[in-house]
Amino acid sequence: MDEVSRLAAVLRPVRAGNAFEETVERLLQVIKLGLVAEKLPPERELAAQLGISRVTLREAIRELQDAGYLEVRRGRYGGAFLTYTPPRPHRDDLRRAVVDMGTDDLSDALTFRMAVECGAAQVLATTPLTGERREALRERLREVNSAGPDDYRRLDTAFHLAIAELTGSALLAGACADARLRVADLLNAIPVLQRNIEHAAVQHQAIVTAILAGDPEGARRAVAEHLEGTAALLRGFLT
Amino acid sequence: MDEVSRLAAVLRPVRAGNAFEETVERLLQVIKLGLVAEKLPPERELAAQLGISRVTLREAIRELQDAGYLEVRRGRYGGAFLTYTPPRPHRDDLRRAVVDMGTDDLSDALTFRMAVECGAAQVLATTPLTGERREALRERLREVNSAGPDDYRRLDTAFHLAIAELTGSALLAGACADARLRVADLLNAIPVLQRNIEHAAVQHQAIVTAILAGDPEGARRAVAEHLEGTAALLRGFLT
DNA sequence: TCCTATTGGGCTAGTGTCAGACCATTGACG
DNA sequence: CGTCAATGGTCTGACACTAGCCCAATAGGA
Repeated sequence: MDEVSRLAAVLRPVRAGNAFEETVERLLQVIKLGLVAEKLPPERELAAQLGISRVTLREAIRELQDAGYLEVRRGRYGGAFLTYTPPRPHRDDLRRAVVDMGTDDLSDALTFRMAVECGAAQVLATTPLTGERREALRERLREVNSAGPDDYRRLDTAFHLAIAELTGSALLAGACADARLRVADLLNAIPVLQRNIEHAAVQHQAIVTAILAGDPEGARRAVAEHLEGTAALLRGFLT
Repeated sequence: MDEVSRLAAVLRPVRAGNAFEETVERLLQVIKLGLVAEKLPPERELAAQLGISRVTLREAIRELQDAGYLEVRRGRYGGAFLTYTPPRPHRDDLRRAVVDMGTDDLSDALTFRMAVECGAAQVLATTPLTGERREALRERLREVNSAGPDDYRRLDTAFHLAIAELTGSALLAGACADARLRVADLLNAIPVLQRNIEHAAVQHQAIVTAILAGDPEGARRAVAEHLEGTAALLRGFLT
């Protein structure tokens, strides 16, 4: 913990990679997390949102098209349509995903996720919520509870991100999205069992209850317990 | 909370600005936070750490030199020496800083900071700590407690960042550094009063005690209370 | 007193990225 | 059955950024 190590957190790379690579990564995450249902927004619009030129965006889309994630159609009512359906995980997919990621990165990501999601829940429980926002949270809960195995990951993600977004902090929402994205491949490799869904439903309910009751301690603890289950499972593969 | 708003957290700009601007920002933060004592690392080394070319780095350094933050000397044992001494805040500096930042950004930054710092403390309290790490945390506490008004902000920052860094998560450390940086200008505009230092010392002690005791609830609450004081002061200027 | 390692200063050729304009295609709708 | 608006496809000129190289200055040590 000398001067050098303290600097490491700030003197990190200014940019993660070139614009093209980062764009591919982003789009892949949007697709894998199921944040878009049918097709991507029009190129001009998407490029503006991502703060890049259309040329760069198109290179990224081309890459994803070649990789089989998208099918691009021209003309009015055209666009980049999703052709990706999350594969049913096989045995050993999870082990491979964990190994691919690397021990340090996995540990880092899990720690980060635990911190930001617990923090978000705590903050949200401290915030006075309008009736509209309370209802939005309940609605996300209902959705994930009524999800079938195919939709489960997507709606689970939406539920967790909703907590961060309802705090009204774009930075916090971004951090939670980032954390989730970093473990997305791992989560997708975990088979969705009915038993797990039911267990998660109880925990989700506890989180919402604590938040709506304005109980930051309870909200924090409920999220921690919820995430610890997954984290322990994944860490088990590190041995 | 429809599809569009859920996308907003992920479909944000891929890069914040051009490399030059981001670099100036980073260096300014390193300087203002007092993370380097005397001079910046050599250009070649620094450029590598920041992941940019020397040309771009030099433009940024040039900018900071013109603004009076640095003095660059050539030759062996040369380098970019710091000439910045944090100004004693005047009345109305704080109000101006708050207004400059804007209501939404301030609220966003404060929320973000609350979430990530509480999350980091909670995680650290959950982690089994080696004797070395426990000692490092105590050492940071001692340093900030023995700080004079001139060194206080710098050592206070070091203390808070140490909590995140000790979790071992680079992502979390980065997020906390980012959060701190976003409110740095505001904190620097708050006069450092002996009374406040003493009050903060009690809270810092409570944070460390809870972490070392392995009490995530207590650590989280102690950090929340500590940050709430500053946050309330700043929010007060929003009227 | 000179040598040399270390550091900033500067140049160039090549690549990445951008803004903006214009073209090509498509499907709904009058 | 033609029109037209929305969308992807392509091109160009400009600028940002990079890697790599060599020069210039400086201070300590032989």
